[in-house]
Amino acid sequence: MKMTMKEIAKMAGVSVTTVSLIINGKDQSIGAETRDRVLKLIEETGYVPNGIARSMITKQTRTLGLMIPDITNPYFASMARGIEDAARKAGYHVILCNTDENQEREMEYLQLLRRQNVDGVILVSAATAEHEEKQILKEFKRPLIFLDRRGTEQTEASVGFDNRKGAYLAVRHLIESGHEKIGCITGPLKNKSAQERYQGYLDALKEAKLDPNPEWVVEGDYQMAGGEAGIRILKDRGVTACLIANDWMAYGAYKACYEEGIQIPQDLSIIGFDDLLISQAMIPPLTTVHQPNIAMGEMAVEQIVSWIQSGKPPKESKLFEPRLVVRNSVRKRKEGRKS
Amino acid sequence: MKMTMKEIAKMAGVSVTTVSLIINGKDQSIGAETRDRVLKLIEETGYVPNGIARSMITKQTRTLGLMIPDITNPYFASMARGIEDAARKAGYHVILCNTDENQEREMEYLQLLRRQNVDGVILVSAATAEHEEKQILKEFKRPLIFLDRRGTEQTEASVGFDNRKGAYLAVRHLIESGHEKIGCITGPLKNKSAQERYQGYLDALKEAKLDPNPEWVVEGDYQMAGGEAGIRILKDRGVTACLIANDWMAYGAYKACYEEGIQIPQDLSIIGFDDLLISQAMIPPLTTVHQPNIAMGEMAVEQIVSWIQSGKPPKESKLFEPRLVVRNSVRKRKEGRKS
DNA sequence: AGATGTTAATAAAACGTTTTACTAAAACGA
DNA sequence: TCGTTTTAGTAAAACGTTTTATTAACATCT
Repeated sequence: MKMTMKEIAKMAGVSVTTVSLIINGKDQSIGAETRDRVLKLIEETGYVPNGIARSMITKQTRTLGLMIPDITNPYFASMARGIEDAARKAGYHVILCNTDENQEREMEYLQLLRRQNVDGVILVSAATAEHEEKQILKEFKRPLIFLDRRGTEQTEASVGFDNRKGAYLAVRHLIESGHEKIGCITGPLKNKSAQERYQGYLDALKEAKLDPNPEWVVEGDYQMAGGEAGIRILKDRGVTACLIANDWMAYGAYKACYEEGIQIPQDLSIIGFDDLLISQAMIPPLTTVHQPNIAMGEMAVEQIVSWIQSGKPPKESKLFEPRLVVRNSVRKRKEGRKS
Repeated sequence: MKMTMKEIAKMAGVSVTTVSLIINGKDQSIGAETRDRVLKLIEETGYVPNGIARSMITKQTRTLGLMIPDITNPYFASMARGIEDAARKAGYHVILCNTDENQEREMEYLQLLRRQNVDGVILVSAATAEHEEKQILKEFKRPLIFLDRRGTEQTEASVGFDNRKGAYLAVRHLIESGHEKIGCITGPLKNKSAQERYQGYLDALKEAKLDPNPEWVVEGDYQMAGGEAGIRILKDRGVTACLIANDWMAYGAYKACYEEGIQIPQDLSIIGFDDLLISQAMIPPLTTVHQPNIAMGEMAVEQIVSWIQSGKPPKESKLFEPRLVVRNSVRKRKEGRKS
């Protein structure tokens, strides 16, 4: 039988108020023996307070919504991990929502989360255009922060990553290693982070006075398949090195290279982006740009919790810095020029 | 201002009952014009019913708890994905709990999930011993099904995988490819699935009348680090092939091989277990045993939902069958004998 | 002895729904 | 026309807590 506070109260011969007070540690004015009696009863009966009923009156659920494209992608999984950990520590738990970048599903979920009265949501939504974001914010009247997304205005709460600089760093490394014919497999360019990374690629080229060659860039999809396809397109166009806009696609690229008999890095240098865990295990280990996803997830929680508790959105959005991780997928060419 | 049913009712000049009836589609006895008026009002005000209040009275939250060791591990991530998808389709949503195989955390989360009144939980808990499972089941008085876990009794609800057969298949493949000195990097042996996989390894050896050599087996941890360490231990012990008890460790093994200058499969054949997505992209592509994690997750949801809705636990636990996926990490030796 | 303060506890309202049982009015059948 | 059924709707209880205001009993101070 499911215990309720009323039952406990009756058994202990006290009022529900008393039980409630004890459970919530507002003991000051409760006699020691009464408290002990009630506590023992709770212990014995295995009573657990009904969070639903509590939420009803406290107006908070201690629940966070987490919307990401696909938990199966290690990139998002690591963010999710950082988020779940930080949330737990802050006394919150997390509802997981996979959106597949699907706008419609995103909206449905937002609505669900509203019905469920989550205290706030963390949204990783690479695909949404700026005006859609505004729309979301307007529609969803609770704390919501964008993760993996650069803030667009002062008012927008978000934690992001300096993608442009990251890509710049990567391509500069390629150039310093003596490459001049540098290709790029981008992310889906409707996506802001993909644009930024592409910009960084261009930045580095420009700095080195290398002419960008449109033949050398192909738009990918941030999936393994995109990397694979990209390599097959690029393979006969003479590039000696390639920036691949995320590690996940880079894995696809490795696969294509293997199948096409292209040796990394002897025949083709590859540099990735994200530094997923497995990148260390690839053969050869993938040189890539490190993005601290777990920390970013934690930061997102910090921001949303502060928003929830203070009632005020964080005044500034957070931007994380890239760091190049050099491993073995980039070949140093003899004629390398120093910058 | 947050809308409530009462407000809507007042605006429409009807009772809350009427509004409730309309929202829940129990319209039969509501006049068309009244309904339209109310519906319009709901639309205009952006009113969303309060799920908490509803749960209060319906006694169900349409929420599932999902407890897994670590979402960062693609093995669990794919299960989670299958689960979330199936749950959504069935009208449920999912609270994500990472346990890190930590017994204590597991218990805390179970308690939290009880407080939150989840309708059921799916538990992927490789580490728990059998009596602990019993304990959990007893303590947690709601529908709960074990995933990635073979049923131990008729009464236990679970969906699992035939690990033993899978490992057997893998090792038989090694033997058929001409290997006789076959090593094994197992999972953590306190863990049932690890034991089963190890047994399968032994089975195949026995069938081929090959003497098991304890020098050739090392206990791993199902993490990349374990695979790495395993290879370093095994490398000078003369094995020509190695079963690695999961792909995740196999990646670590690849890393170690690269660092030690061991060529796969020329110097050492490797066969994995799980068939994670990235295994296709490894160089060389990893031969492995396919485990249909997404389908298993879906099945788990099917079972729990049926339990929730019928009030009866599923009568039989489900066992999924292994399938060998041959790629390029196993070398065919000339002197190969056919079985 | 009366006023004041402190301690230990409680009754009742509130949260926002769903559901049950009920009713008033209109329509129908004979 | 009267009785019956159907239609359109409602009042009120219930769900399990938290919180506010209140009280009764007792101790302390002057």
